[in-house]
Amino acid sequence: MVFQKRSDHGSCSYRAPTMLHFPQSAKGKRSARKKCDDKKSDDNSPMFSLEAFELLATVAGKLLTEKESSSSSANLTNQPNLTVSKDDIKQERFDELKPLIAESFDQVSSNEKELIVISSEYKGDGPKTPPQCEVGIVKTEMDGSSPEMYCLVDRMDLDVKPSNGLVSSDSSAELPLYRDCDNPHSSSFSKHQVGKELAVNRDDDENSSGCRSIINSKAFNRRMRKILASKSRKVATDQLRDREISNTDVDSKPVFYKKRMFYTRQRTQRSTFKKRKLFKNCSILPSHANGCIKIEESDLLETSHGAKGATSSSMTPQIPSFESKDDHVKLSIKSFKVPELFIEIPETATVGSLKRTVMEAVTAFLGGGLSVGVLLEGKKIRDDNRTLKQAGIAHSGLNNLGFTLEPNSAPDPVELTVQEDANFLDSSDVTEPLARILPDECPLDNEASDPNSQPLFTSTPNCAESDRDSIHSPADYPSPDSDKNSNSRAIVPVPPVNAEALAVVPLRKSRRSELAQRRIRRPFSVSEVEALVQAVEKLGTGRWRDVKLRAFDNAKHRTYVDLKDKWKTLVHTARISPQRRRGEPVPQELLDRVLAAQAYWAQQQAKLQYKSASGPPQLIAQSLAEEDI
DNA sequence: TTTAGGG
DNA sequence: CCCTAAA
Repeated sequence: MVFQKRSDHGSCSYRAPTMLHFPQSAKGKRSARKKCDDKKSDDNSPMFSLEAFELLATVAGKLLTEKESSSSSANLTNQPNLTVSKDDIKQERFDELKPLIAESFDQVSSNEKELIVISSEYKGDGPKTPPQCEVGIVKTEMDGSSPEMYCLVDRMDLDVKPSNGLVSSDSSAELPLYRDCDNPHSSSFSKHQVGKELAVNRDDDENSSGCRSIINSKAFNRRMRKILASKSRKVATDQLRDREISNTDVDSKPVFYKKRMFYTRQRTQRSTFKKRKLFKNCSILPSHANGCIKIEESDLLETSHGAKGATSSSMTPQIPSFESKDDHVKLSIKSFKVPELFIEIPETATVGSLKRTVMEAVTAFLGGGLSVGVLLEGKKIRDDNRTLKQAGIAHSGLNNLGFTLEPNSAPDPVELTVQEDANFLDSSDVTEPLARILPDECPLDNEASDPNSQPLFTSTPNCAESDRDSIHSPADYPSPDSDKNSNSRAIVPVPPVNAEALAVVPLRKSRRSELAQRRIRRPFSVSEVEALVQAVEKLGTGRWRDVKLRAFDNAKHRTYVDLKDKWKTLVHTARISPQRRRGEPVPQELLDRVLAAQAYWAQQQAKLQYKSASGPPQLIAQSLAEEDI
């Protein structure tokens, strides 16, 4: 199954290979599906089996189950199981079943302003040939103006294992979400389109290019339940258990605990790159479809441009761009590509839990901070110091310009302010020379500073950045090791938990949202470092509040803790070899001063301790005076 | 709140 | 940067 998420800002794809497990059937192996632009070589083989369709119906049933159990806990019984059997399918043309299933989906989510989409591609030539099927959940706004919030795509690239309920898809069969490139309607869902889409569905079915149908009518719901007889006891059992648990507070508590663990793990994974590397390429597969969620973050660059092929070609954002008459480059970013998330979840988990899992994964991922990568003709532009012109963006590259969102694990935040000019790319060019030109006493962030209040700084106010970047940081960090970054993966094991229990975790805003949002990373500029060094030289290493007041009083985003931390890293940076340093290079001269100041104040502290421990108190001042030459 | 350190 | 024990 391929789960893909789209939003206005980006799109993720989620794969859940263990949800389905179909061995090879007599019909032969279905290879990975083709992409939409791959029409030439369309074969006419069925895209999925009847059993796969049964699974689809099961999903529909679970969706319905979830909705109903959450909305009417009192009505615990006689809920029809929306499971369609093989026989059912044989009886029914898919065209008839499709609206039924769609209706059930819609029934599930209509109250939540979600639009359920079932689309199909008839790649076979017979009406009974099960079409390739997509099941989509599209979350719409109230007014339906901004659809495509969610999309769950089910590539029924499946074979059959009738014996048990475990089914698995070919994990490699990852496919673009919207292959219906030639169907302009499909890119925008709204309730208004429902009828039309449905109406043209038949015709489009004959079109191998694929189509999308949106069914909104509720008239079939009752019939759906009738037809989709309760073949699968499993669903019924799950359903029953879901409800029981949902009414049992005791059972839900462990879930909360485990959820917390999930978040904890997320945070750990997010902030500890070393740990993440340990998990790299490591798959924690759920033992018998029970146990963990694996989230794989990979650079989409690799996915869409690398050797692995254009798995997400259809997701590539269109970036209408043009050159204006002046030397400014104007471009609008329609959407970002975001790294891929990889999720595994037990087959017994409910769709609801899957939704939450995905949401949590995305939330955690986004909360971890994202960087922006700039792609030009598929190649990543790593040199942030190049101008747009130098990079070739200003001219021919406009049509081939792309942006990606990447994990922020590596210190190469390429935060773009792609607005009206290219100054953001020059920020580092500006900052550094500026810092050198300015006198030592140059204070930072002092647009509103009063020189009198900062006796240390005697001249040249306003030398460097300030809070002007409260939103945008200067993109002045090269990305020396973004390769690591691009391959970074996060695996988030989750303690084994009953899927049923997981499913009844109350809908709740992500725990992350309750926690304070992590502040955005704002690398210290050279001039800031200089100011810090300056202040520490004067005040010492134990008076961070004073340092803050003196040198960063106008930089609201720099707390004294930040300054202390920065000093710590500066000392570390100064002690390691230049080759190991990352980020915007700090002038060696500054680093030397860091070491000198650090040594000096460490000595002072040692002497102070020595004096206070041994010498008479009244001698301290004297001895300090002696040393304070 | 500020320091000091580990995470 | 975050989190927090201590001061």
